[in-house]
Amino acid sequence: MPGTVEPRLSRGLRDLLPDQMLARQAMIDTIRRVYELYGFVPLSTPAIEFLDVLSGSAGQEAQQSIFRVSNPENEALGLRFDLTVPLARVIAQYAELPRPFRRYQVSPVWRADKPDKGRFREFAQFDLDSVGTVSEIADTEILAGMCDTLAALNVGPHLVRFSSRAVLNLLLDFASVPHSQCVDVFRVLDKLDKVGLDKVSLELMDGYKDESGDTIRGIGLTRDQVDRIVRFLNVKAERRRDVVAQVRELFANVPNAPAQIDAIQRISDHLYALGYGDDRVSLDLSIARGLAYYTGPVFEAILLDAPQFGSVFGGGRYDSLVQRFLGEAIPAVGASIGVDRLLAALAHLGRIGKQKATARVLITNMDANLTDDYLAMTWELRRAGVPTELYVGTAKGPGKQLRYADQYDIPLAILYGTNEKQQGIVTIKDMAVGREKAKNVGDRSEWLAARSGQVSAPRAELVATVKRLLDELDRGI
RNA sequence: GCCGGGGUAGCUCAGUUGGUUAGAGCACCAGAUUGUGGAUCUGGGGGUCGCCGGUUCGAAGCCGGCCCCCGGUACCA
Repeated sequence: MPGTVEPRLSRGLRDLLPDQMLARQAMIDTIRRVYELYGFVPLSTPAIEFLDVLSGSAGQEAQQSIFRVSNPENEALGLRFDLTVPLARVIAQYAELPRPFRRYQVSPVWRADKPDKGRFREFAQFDLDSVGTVSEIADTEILAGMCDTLAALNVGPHLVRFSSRAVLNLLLDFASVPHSQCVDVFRVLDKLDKVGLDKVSLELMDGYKDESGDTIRGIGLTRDQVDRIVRFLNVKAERRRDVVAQVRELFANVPNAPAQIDAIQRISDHLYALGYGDDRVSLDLSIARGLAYYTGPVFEAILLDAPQFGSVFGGGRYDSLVQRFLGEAIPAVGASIGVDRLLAALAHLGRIGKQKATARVLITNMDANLTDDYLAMTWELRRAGVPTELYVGTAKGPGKQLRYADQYDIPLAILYGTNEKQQGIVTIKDMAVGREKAKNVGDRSEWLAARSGQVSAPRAELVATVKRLLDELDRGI
């Protein structure tokens, strides 16, 4: 039809329909409860920041994935690509905030990257950070918070791992690699999970040609340097304390090694003491994380049944990010949960709730003369705290209206016509009973006559009866 | 960004040497059934055949360019 606009979205952007929003809100509520249990406080910052505020910490390539924004004043603006940089700005801008400042923030961020599985151009992150403390207790509680959050979300088998940029910097000394190459080396190490040790070794040296004929450029280390890196990568153990012992031995002759290794050992010991054993948090020193600004411990979590979605929860210590704004270094540590990536992974695994409606009761509208009764019943239930929808569509009979309740998975429907009114009762229908019964009924009249799952209650006892039935449904009776 | 595959109804797809008015299943809407959801039957709405240009009497199908999607790869602060 000419003159109409095609409804569509730019790539990487999505609508979240009600069933998706309900699952998402449930997830966010759960995460918030854990973060608040830990005593973190909420923060909100604008989606739009000055470009120099955003891009200072990132490399040149990074700027390409920033969405630019225009305003009437023609200022250089962009959409935030994470929540950490705005946090650093807030810390620098509000000197009066008591420190440590321990905040959580759930907000959308934007990256103009190529969309991929579980990867969008607009997506929400849910961050928690402690700013203004060098204490390893802060690192410990971020890791513990990650464990508790994932457990509360019921995501299935998962693994929280941590490592240390400080220890990886020791590795550079151990392998005689100049620190100027740290970004390249860590970037390649970050692929270990994905491509394996052999390809990582090749890429650290002269590169290779992969199956598709693509050339992977190497970073030019020598065989001897790579051998030493591989010895480090082979430091592996089920138990964190064994990993610590092994790396201590390997780095026996590296200057400053004992202090850095002591630091990760203390975090590990705190976790042991709190009951976060080797089954919940592992120490995997090969984890580098892509971000350049990490300075100490780094963390990440993956879902064991959906590893292709990558890290769903990641973070680390970044002791110099605020320096850019303030001139003064303020230590900080935090982690970020990828709400949308995690939701995509859980949807893939069939682990998200299937709730479609908020209403638990639908009052059907069968007789225009009884409108006042329907209104009264609706508000009685609402005032009693029962989420209730009054059918406001045009369908006359109950058939279409019950179908509506069925489509939205509203568990109870109220039927009230002149029959009920004369008898002073209401009919309350349990939708699930009929749905179950329909599987074994072939004949329609039989199906209709069954009046499945219906009970009558005195009109005066509507609220009490509905509450009792919902309670029974919730308890699976 | 690079390599490969693809784009026809809301979804999954069929549609050959280029030839009437482009189809099916599912989904949706209505009726059979005006006080009862499912199944069944009948009917209905819905298409710029990804976009632009070219070849041709004639293009969903051929040619060129572009866009987008999927898989792999690279990047991911």
